[in-house]
Order: sequence, then C-alpha cells, then structure tokens
Amino acid sequence: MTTNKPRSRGRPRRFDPDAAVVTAQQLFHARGYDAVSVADVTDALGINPPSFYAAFGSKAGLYQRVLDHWTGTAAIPLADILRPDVPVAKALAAMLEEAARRYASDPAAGGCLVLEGTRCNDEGAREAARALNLGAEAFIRDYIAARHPEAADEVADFVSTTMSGLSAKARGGHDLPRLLATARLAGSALAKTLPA
Amino acid sequence: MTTNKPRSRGRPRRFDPDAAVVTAQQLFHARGYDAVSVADVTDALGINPPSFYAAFGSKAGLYQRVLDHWTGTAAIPLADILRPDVPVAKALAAMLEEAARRYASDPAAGGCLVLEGTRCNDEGAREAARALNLGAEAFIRDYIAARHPEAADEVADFVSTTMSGLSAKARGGHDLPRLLATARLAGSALAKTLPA
DNA sequence: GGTATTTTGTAACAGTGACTACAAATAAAC
DNA sequence: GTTTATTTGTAGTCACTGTTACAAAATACC
Repeated sequence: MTTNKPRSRGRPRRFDPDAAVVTAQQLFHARGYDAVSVADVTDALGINPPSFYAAFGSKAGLYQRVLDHWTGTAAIPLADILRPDVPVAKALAAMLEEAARRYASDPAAGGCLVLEGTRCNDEGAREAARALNLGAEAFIRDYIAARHPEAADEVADFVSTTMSGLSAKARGGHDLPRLLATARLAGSALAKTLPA
Repeated sequence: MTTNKPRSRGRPRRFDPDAAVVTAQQLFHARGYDAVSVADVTDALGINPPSFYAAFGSKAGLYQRVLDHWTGTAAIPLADILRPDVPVAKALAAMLEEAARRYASDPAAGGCLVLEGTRCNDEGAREAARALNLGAEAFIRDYIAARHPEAADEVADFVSTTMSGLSAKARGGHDLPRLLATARLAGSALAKTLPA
C-alpha cells in the first residue's frame, strides 16, 4: 500500500518525487554520480532547480534517496542466496553469478550502482555508498564465519574483490558471457578453499 | 643519458617539465584525474597557467606524459614476470601478488594509476588509460594462449578482473596483507584451471 | 647595444558546477 | 472572498573549471 500523502495546502507539486528517484537512479547508474549534474536531473524530470531543491534538498540528498530505493528494489538479495542449507562455497558462487547477471543486465548502466558510487569524488555521496557496501560485506563475512570462521576474512575479501572487479569490467564493456565465465571461475576457487 | 636540451633563445623556463610530470603523476595517482585540477598542478609546481600550457598543451596532454612516464618506470614488468620457463599458473599468481604489493605500496595513492584512469569522466584521458590497459591485457592473454589456448580468454578475463578488484580495494583502504591474501587466493584458483 | 625569441606574471575569458532570492501562481482553510 | 501555505518559473548567485590575451622580463645572437 503506497502511503497516501497527507493532502497539503498550497500549490500542488507537478511531479512525483518517487518517480523522480527512479529516473535519477537510472541516470546515476548509467553515468555515475559525478557525471550527472543537477541540470541533467531537472532536465530529465522537466522541472526547475527550485522544485528539485524543495523536494530533495541537495544532489547528495537525492542520491541518498536513490540508494534507499535501490536497497529495496535492485540490490542483490543476499539473504535469499546465502542460505544456511547450502554449502557456503556453492552459495557464494551463486552470489557471484547473480552479480555478473545484474551487472550486465542493463547495457546502458554497467556495474553496480553502489560499488561505482564508492568511487565518486563527492565525499558525502561516496561515504553513503561505502556504508551500504560495508554492510553488505559484513553480511557476507558473517555468513562465511558461521561455518568457516578461520577462513572468513580472507574469503570475504576475495569475494568482495571479485565483485568489485566484475562491476569494473561490466562498466568497461564486458558482456554477460564474459562476466559469467569470470564469476564461475572465481566461484570454482571457493570450492577448494571451503570444503563442504 | 638524458637528452641535452638544445639550448634555446629567449627567457629560460623556471621549472623542469620532467620533474613536473613526476609531481603530476603523484597527484593523479593519489586523487584521480577528475579530482586534480589544473590549478592544483600549477600550485604544486609553483608556476602559472601559461607556463603549464606552454609545456603540456592541456590537462589531457600532461596526463599522456604521465602515462608515458609511468609505463617506463612504475608499470608492472609483465615481460619479466610472465616467463616462458615458469608454469603459466605460477607466473600469473606471481603477477597478482606483485600487483597487490604495488597497489598497496603508497598509502596515499592506492590502486593502479592506469586502472583508475580508465574510470575517469574525461573521454580523452579515459581512452588513453584504456588503450594502455588493453595492451597489457592482450599481453597477458597471449602469454596464456601460448600454452593454454583453449582457456586463454577465460583465464585472462579472470586475472584482469581480479586486478581491477585489487585496485579498487586498495583505493578503498585494504592494506597489503589483505590484498596479498586475496591475490594468493585468486592465484591458487589458477593452479587448478591451468595444470602445469 | 640592439634585435629576435621565448617564458613569465597578471588578469582575465567563457562555460559549468551546485544552489537560491523572489515574486507570481495555485491550492486548501476559514 | 480573504487568508495562509506551498510550489512554481525566472533569473540569478558564487565558486569553480580548463584555457588564453597580452605585455613585461629575460636570455641568445648579431
């Protein structure tokens, strides 16, 4: 159920902020935080700067809302993939493959929105993306540690590094088959390190 | 032997362009191409914009000279590491470890200058870095193909992806032990795929 | 010394970045 | 219909960005 807006007084706004967040997410994902200007966003939305700032406060504020929306819709469902009833190595391999699929799914927006966001030149936006990423990495590490405590740190780093590499390569033009093959090769390395 | 300058007429320049390239390399490596402004460079060199543009033509021109200098001094010596008398898997593992060491060597400038350059927002600089990177990847692929032609593409992609990930993680704060452990884990995966 | 040549410092240029002051416009509440 | 609250469009602000015009300064050649 979408939260009904507590009908306000005054002039009604001529655009839907939630839809605007979706549009902004596409822009940020396709070009990266730095390369998207506020003017790009307002042009895409057909609004003027004051409307933008009334709704989102700042460019970084919009980015926060994009990250929030992304978390609820486009993030890899780690809790579904990293299941307790599956061998850890197998679950992590499935996660890498899923990452490959998502990073290549939109040819106009390669890579992971969050991982790419951790590399931008605005401190606020960068730290917001980093915080999200650190949370995901901690989740992965904890999942490994539950059954392989001695290898958790190393394996978690390896998996995170591979995902960063996959995102970078997706951005650099690698298509689904290449990303998938790379993810599978990385995944096969886990079977040896983490015996079922 | 350093090429002696054909002593010119006119006012002498008050700075050494070669030394300037080294300074610029540090700046670009530490902050990335986009985040370094021409004003940053001229301030660091203690010169004014006209001197800068007389010597380098443009910001992208300086970056080209930085890349050239880097190729001759700071690039991983692939030809020395990828030797014909060593098992391919072993040589690639050594390359990954060397990458980890270099990416972590300067805490103020994490990651690979070129790999990070391939992600900047200036098309000219980005393509220059990409060209350099593609050359290195081709070298690696050819090295693998000489003895493992059927696995060359996949393994080359895996290795390149891992290096991109290592560079990203170095930039993100991973220190030498973590990068090295990740590189070794990735390297161990190669031994299985590429039997000696 | 005079002239040609090159680099210097000063001071801009045009363009773009994120962001905002302000008054007209539009709606609900009274 | 008047008031009150809110968003709108216009037109800016200010701090940068990469880059350059121009004249003074400093050297080599004659």
